[in-house]
Amino acid sequence: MDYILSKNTPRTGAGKSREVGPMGIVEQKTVAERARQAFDALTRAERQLANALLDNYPMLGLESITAVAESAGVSTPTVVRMAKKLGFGGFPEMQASLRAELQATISSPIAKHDQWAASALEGHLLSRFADAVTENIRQTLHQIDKTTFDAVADLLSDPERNVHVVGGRITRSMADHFFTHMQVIRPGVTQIASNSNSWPHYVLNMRAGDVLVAFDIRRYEHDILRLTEMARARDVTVVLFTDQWGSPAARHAAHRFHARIEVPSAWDSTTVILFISEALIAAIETRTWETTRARMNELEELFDKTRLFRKFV
Amino acid sequence: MDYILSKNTPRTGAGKSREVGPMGIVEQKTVAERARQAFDALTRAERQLANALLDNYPMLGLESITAVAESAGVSTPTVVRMAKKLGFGGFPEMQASLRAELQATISSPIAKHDQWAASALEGHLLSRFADAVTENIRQTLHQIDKTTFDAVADLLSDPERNVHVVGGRITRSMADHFFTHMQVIRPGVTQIASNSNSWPHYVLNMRAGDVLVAFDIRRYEHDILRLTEMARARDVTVVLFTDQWGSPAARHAAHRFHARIEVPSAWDSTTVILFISEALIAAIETRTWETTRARMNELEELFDKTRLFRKFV
DNA sequence: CAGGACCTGTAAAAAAAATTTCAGAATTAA
DNA sequence: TTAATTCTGAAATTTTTTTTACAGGTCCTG
Repeated sequence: MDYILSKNTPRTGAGKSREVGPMGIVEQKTVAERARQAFDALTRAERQLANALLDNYPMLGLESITAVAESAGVSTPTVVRMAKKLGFGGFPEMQASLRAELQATISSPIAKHDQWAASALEGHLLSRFADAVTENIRQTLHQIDKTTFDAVADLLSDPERNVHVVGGRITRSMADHFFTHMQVIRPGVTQIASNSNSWPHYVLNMRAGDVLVAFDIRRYEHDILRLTEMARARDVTVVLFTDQWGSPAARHAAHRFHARIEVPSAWDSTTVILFISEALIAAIETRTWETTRARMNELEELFDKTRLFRKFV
Repeated sequence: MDYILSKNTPRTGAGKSREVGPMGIVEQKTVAERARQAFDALTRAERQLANALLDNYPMLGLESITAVAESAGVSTPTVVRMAKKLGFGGFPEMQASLRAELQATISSPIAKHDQWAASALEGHLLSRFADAVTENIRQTLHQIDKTTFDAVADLLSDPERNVHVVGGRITRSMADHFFTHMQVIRPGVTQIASNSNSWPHYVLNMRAGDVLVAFDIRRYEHDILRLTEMARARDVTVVLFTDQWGSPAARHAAHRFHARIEVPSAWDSTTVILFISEALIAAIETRTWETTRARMNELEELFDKTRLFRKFV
């Protein structure tokens, strides 16, 4: 940006809201902090508003009260009431506070780099983690081949092919998640139990043309390698979710997704794997929408009948 | 419905002013550019105003016309006249344009398209999904209270307290993932089976001071509500991972994490929940590092002995 | 130095924003 | 279930903002 930032700051943050804490120290709370803190004390409509405000923080709050109310889908009185609950005299006062915050934020170079670090999380593990994960997503996406993704989605949308899902010690949860959703989307989906002794039984049921979706990140598991090997021997197409280095099972896989998994932790992060998996589910669901919608409706009815899940909201 | 998307208007960049150039190409000019360009055509008072505006760009322009006029030492009609000279319909229109600019400037630079859209994925489901997830992470982080996060990490690091983990139909995988890691980190961790009939048995083993980590996103499950209710009645601290709207179980929870879960799919995304969960695991592991390292080493040896997992790499 | 063109601010009018009131709706408690 | 309480938005009201009209100014030109 080439605009000039003021050297002199005559236009001080008009009503920068302050509060005197227990120690007599002047505390400055951002509107976001106040909203978060008071969240529990807010009513339904006010929470809806708070969410909208935080969703598009802080820009939404800088519009007129009418625009804010409309965006959040609440009435203008609700906006006023919440502003007061957050400790402001009224909406304009809250807005002035937002402007002051933004002023402070925008002049700091941190803001340019990292939006979320500018909040109270500066340097906190959470924001470092967020940086790592976001960067992992970015890099993973750079490496993913669109063609592969689409091909896999097509493969898994084919009702003629049965789908088998398997995961390892850590990735079992990912396999489970994938299975749970696929099970709703289409018939013919099997989850392979985690006890590898029983795996040969599952192989017995694999037919040529079927698809085996396997999850395997370091440290790689020998049993998964064996399973994919057996599957390929039976002309089963293997789709593998693995890390950037690649499980040895990759040699048997027709399609592979390499996710970045490193984060500031003793463990690897499976967040990006879950991300791809969810995106894939979305892609498949689009392709089989007619069937899927029917199945979802049916599932709804079953839920209602069994009262297994009571409806809220 | 568990799998219904909600509307959520993505706050349009209000009146971003456009102009059609000589080539018929739509040009977007910032207010600052317009002001500088038109500077020569401005009158004395207007120049004074333009300078004030640029001196404190763009914040000054976001205040009321009265405040702007006063700050610049001119009258309000002058402000209106200049706004019109710069090609806007009036002052509010210019202000909307400023807001739109600012929005573009402060939006997380990493999150924005340029990064991965540059690859072959432009417009592809994957990149839209990535946008959504990154935005979800960003927004979730905005709402997370650092204190809560740290308090929960402390709680779960306390060896005196047993930890119980439970998830719902969809979130079971998240609970499973969390359990798998916690099991390595520390002793005294129980995974509550998914069959809710057996839950009373688990409650029987909960002692005052224990922690129950529950996962529940829409559509919220009644059994989870009941379980957390029972747990709280036994003086068990409930930690809840839920979505932005909040599971009804929230009322029994001492600590809550509200994750954003909306993505372009018929289902909600649990990626952000996994992200928080992993970050939490990392935080706990840091706090209990001495114990955890010992346990990890021991686990390694056990793996070697049982040859359950063959080493690669 | 008169006349005209153009600036500029005051003040009034118009429009919009913000607040308050209040009755119906929704929720909770009994 | 019913009663009590709380919440919520429509509408009216008040306040503020924004625009318009217009009456001096200023400054040039002849």
